[in-house]
Amino acid sequence: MTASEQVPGTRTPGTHCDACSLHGVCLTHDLPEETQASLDALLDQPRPLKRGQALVTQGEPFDTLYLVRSGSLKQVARPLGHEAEHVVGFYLPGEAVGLEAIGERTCPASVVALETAFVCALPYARLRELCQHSTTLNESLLRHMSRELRSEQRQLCLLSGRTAEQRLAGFLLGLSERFHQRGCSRYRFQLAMSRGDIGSHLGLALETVSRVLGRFQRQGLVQVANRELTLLSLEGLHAILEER
Amino acid sequence: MTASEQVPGTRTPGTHCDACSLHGVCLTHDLPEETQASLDALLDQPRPLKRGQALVTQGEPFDTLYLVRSGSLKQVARPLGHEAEHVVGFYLPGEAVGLEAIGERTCPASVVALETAFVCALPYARLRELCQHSTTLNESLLRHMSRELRSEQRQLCLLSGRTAEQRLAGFLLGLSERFHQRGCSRYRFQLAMSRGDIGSHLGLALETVSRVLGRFQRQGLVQVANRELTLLSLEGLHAILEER
DNA sequence: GGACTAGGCTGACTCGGGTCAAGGTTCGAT
DNA sequence: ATCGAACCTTGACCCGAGTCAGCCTAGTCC
Repeated sequence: MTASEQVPGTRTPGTHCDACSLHGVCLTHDLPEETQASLDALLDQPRPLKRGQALVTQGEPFDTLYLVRSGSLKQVARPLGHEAEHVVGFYLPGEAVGLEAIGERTCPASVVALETAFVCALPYARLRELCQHSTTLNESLLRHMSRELRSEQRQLCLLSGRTAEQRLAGFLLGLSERFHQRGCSRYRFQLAMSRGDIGSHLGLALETVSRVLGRFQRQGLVQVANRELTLLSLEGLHAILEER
Repeated sequence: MTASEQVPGTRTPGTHCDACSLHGVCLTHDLPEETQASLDALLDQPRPLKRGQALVTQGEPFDTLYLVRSGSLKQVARPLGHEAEHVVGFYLPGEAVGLEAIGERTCPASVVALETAFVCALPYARLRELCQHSTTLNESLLRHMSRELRSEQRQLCLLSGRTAEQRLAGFLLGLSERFHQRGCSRYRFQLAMSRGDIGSHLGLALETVSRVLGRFQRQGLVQVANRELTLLSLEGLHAILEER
């Protein structure tokens, strides 16, 4: 996919938050005009990333958050003393990269672009200053983190004691919901990540991901053509998720 | 165990933060004296909970955070349309309950005492007010959330594609570290949770937990007597965790 | 003290999903 | 158009861990 077709937020670099189509989901949403403007001044030109390019690297010191403007990225951790990588999660437009690094001031995982992407850099020290002057921004940041925490917990539930089919159904439904919140179709979207990425994220072998997707297709639940995915029956997927 | 033997923080109700032994790990750590005092005024008498008693119930509206003073609790989610419960995590003294509820203003999971416990209630609306006047408190809250986010991500890595032995080794080492941070022994502590709770948390059947603990014991890695656990070889457990 | 209950241990059996291996497809680079 | 690399699919095999069942132990309530 080209990001501009699939995903809102792709604008010529240099434009301002109030003109960004991600207004509804982004951290910068719903701020008083003045704060909005200060925040805007903080954000430079959205920075372009090519597919495979790292935005942050595991272990490096943390000093800036990023807001995804367009495209998508994956967070990849290499647990110490382990050569296998684990895909912790995926970032879509409007999501904030780096929240988990604030506490320790070093990045626990790398973040890599899955396709051409634009991100807005938000120096953390200056964000904090701004937060002092804007309760709303502060609150927005807390809410963002809280929601992320919650979604990680949901992910934990999904991994724990669920079958491959349930995990994949849950994953697809989650993606669908996230795309929907961003104004894209809930039924049809591109998978920017490989089968291997999905597998790693769900604790499955990539072969299993492939097989289960095939099974879902045969059951008429989805339609897959390469990375283009169409969900034919949300109810069917929900039923699988809640089975047993 | 009785909480007062194992875990610091158990004090007669009514005492103040600056006298609490959890000073080093709690949200209230490291604040300027004035903020400390205001926060202190917010916290009533620590509230007692009996084993099995719910502190918060899934679905109820969120309005207050809790700081664990002594004892331990578990967070239990019942994913919609699923009768099986999932233990999302455990809370030890100094940890904050409810951070994941801030964003949506409703509690995504129940929190239940594993043993007699005391918690300090912290009305969220008033905490926010305080945050407006104290950058340090604000920062502390953000850092707390960020760390929790990070630890959830670590948990995700632990669940994804790891064997039962690796999961349990990781779990025990994590607990050990947390107890250590709280001034307890890193080598010997009580498991306040049942085998079933551990299993649910790690995505394992309780029988598997039991078997693996037995195996660890036979290998001389740990010593288990009921719920009293002694770690005999941290290196051995680390080796298992990093295997492969 | 006795009985009831929750929690824990162990064995036997089964099966989901991992691993290995062998093609097939897509896409970008030359 | 051709080549190569990365990615995907499918099959065969096997093992780790779930399930079921039985029994044991500790703690609690009469």
